Amino acid sequence: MPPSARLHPLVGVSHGPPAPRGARLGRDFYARPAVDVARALLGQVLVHEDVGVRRAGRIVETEAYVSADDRACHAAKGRTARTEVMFGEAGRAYVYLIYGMHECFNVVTDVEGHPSAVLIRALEPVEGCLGKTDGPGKLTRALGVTRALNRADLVLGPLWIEAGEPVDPREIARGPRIGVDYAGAWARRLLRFWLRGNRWVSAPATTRGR
DNA sequence: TGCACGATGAAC
DNA sequence: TTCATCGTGCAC
Repeated sequence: MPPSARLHPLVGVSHGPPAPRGARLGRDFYARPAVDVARALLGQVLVHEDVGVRRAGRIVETEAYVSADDRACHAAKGRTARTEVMFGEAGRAYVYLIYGMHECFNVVTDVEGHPSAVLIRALEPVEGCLGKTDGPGKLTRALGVTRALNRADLVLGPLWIEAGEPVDPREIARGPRIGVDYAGAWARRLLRFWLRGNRWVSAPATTRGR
């Protein structure tokens, strides 16, 4: 593999060159550590196609949930019916219900047996969105993503992520994750990433960001 | 079998 | 700051 294929200047991680704009991201994109995926997802476009209707948004804010040791990660509870998907192959959807009423969408990352995922926290609307997309519960509603899509394969199914315009790493800001104060030292780790100054970044994030 | 508690959002 | 609302994990 030539050096240029390992380190692209606009992605900044040890991975292949960016896919051509509009191309569906493949398994390899997701099969690396959650932090790498969380950064690389910024600027990419999440798409849900349902009964011929396409709804899409550009990813502007993400959070990495990195391992079973990460106390904020649901997989810290161990391998259960709910967390099972995070222990499986990368590129699957992990969709769960929070607070009895909102659904959150994650992509499973890293190698099988290493539970981790990236929560998509905010999108910039692109196409067909039903309402606002500046928060994890809002964007699932706007794209029609529900728990029915839990475990769906983003590489093959009706829900996927496609390549957007490459993002300059200098545009990427990072800070602590939102709503995980119970996680001790893990709550202070800088595992949230967003596009600096983007108006669609979630409200709690803009008040706690930097 | 029961119960405490959320990776949130909207209203007050 | 409060509260809606229910699946999950764990105590009993």
